[in-house]
Amino acid sequence: MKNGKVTMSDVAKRAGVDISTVSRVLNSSFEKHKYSDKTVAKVRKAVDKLGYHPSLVARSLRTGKTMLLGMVMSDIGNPFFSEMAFHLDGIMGEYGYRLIVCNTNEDPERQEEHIVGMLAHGVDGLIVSPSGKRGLDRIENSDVPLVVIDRPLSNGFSFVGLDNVLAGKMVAQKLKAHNYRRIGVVMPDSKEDLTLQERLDGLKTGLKDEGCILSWKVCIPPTAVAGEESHRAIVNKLKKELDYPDAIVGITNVCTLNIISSLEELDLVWGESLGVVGIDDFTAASIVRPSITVVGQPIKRIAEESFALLLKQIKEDKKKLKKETVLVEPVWHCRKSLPVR
Amino acid sequence: MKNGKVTMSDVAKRAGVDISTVSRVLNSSFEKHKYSDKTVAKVRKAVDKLGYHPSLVARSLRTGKTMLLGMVMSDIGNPFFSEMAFHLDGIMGEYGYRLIVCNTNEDPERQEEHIVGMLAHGVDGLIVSPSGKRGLDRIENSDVPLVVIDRPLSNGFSFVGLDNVLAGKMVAQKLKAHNYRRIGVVMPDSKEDLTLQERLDGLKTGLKDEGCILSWKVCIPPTAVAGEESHRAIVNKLKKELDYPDAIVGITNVCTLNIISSLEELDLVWGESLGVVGIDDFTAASIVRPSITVVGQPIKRIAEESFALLLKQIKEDKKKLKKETVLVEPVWHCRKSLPVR
DNA sequence: CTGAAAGCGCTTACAG
DNA sequence: CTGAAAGCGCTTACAG
Repeated sequence: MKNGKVTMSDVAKRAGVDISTVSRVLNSSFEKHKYSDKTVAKVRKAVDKLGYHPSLVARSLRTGKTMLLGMVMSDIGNPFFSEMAFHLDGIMGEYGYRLIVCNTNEDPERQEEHIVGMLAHGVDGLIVSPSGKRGLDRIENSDVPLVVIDRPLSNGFSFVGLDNVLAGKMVAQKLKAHNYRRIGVVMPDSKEDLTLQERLDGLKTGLKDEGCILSWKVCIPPTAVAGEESHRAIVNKLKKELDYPDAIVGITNVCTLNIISSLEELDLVWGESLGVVGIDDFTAASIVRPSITVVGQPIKRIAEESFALLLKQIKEDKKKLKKETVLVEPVWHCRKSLPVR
Repeated sequence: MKNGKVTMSDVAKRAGVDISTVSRVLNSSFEKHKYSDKTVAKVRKAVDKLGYHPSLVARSLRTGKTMLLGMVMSDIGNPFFSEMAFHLDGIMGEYGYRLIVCNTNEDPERQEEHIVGMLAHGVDGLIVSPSGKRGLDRIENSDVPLVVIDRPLSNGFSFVGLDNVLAGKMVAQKLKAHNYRRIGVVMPDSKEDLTLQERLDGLKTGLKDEGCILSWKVCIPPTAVAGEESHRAIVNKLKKELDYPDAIVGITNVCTLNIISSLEELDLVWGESLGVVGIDDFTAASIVRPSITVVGQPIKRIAEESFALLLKQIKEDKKKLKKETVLVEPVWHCRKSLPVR
């Protein structure tokens, strides 16, 4: 009780019972221990009077569980991840888990540091949106449950993320349904990210099935944010083409952002003669006029599935249960940039 | 060593030394303990071979310090806070601290829960952007160092945030310098948030000093996001006025967002005959065309100052050191919506 | 230069 | 129905 910290033995002393009694009353371990109402009351009163809160670090040391689940995010500034964290936090809370998050900012070294840190702090499980695979092996060795989100890694970790092929197909179908035929696409120039390739593949085969054509494609640097260079590339392409496509598809939200800023620079209005549609939602999509139609990720679903997978691993504790992959269906956010023509 | 967890005594055994030796070698406590090179080498080798990582929960229990600093944010989806977390994370890392963040989503009850949780987990300090004062008393009672950011609370906690009066003044000065005279303002209708009042006060006195006039003011609901009702209010005001003001000021980023969407609805183009300027930056501000000029918060500065204040409290450990308030200067993001006329 | 021992604050068999 | 004791994995006086 010195220096403000009330401990369990302070409570025991005050209640005139053994410390183990306090512990059991507080944890309602009543299977084998039916304490008298009087004892329970004494303990509760002492707890209240003293304002006792158990030390989770002591408890963790004893039980080996911290009830802490870690989320290692690649980009805390991306609304996808912050919304994800928000939902995870809510869901986990119901199961008595607390979420702690850290941000690698797409830096693999930082990712490893943070993973090591989370492990050292004894998290009971980890959800990571990877930037490369550095540090992931640490988790494997430690036997701490792991689920990877957003970007699948070639190693077979449990994974939940968007069905990217389907997203591409859905875009193709919508394009056809709204009578767009000649399609342009903007995509990041990255071999690493299979996600992107899948989206493109889905789009291509979808387009073919629908009898549409991919009239051009421009690649932009795979940096996270909209940049001058990307901008240039698109503007140049647009200037060079004699006739514009019916619609332009952004493979990622950054691509779509670049598309609209390029169009603005050229004083082209989208949503009338020129359709725009993107994969992945973003804040500005609904703010910009005309607002942008996109297929997005069902973030809450992803959060739920991730937690479910993690919880299963925690409960089964045998690492023997095989890794699962959950692909979730994209959802349409139909706005103004792709009207029926 | 059973079940994958390598402990310090495993290392000691393998190195053939006492566990205390391992501890001291690892922590380089060499003031009084000059171990022989041979011993040090033995220990390090054992550590490597075994892949030992110290248990921070055990260490915390022993030392009473977790080296964990908590950030309780009111809105993880707000880029201001996520950027803040990003910078904090970086700065703290250099001092051996790890940041854990949680999100109250502007829910006071959740705020209290999260504060209790962070405290139970033994964080060494807390940075909170409050939604009301619920739970803050818990921190005070616990003697854990605290610094409040963003919104000052009437209780005298250490605080770092924007100099809001100055922000208002800076806007007034810029308006004058760019030859705008008749000014409209949009502001949230909230008595609670003194921040807002300060901004308005700064603007008003600034405007007076500069010989400009506040020609009208519209209040919108104090909800966090842009909404239909706010939109209506502004549109109606605009329709009713015979002649528009020279420029409209958004007191918060949400206000500014509402201003531009209202203007869009009325097919009014800002940045030409009608200036727009806001307090507080936001993502769309640079995406929308014409882009929006704002005075924003120097987020990194705020992160640095917050950490400095926290660290001081941690080091001095005497709660006797008085609460400090740090007000940081706003910074201009000059874009296209407020050209010189 | 190195070790033996106590203790941080809990939980949980084991006993009665 | 209740208690005494061991132990989770560390650090740190204390001793030598």
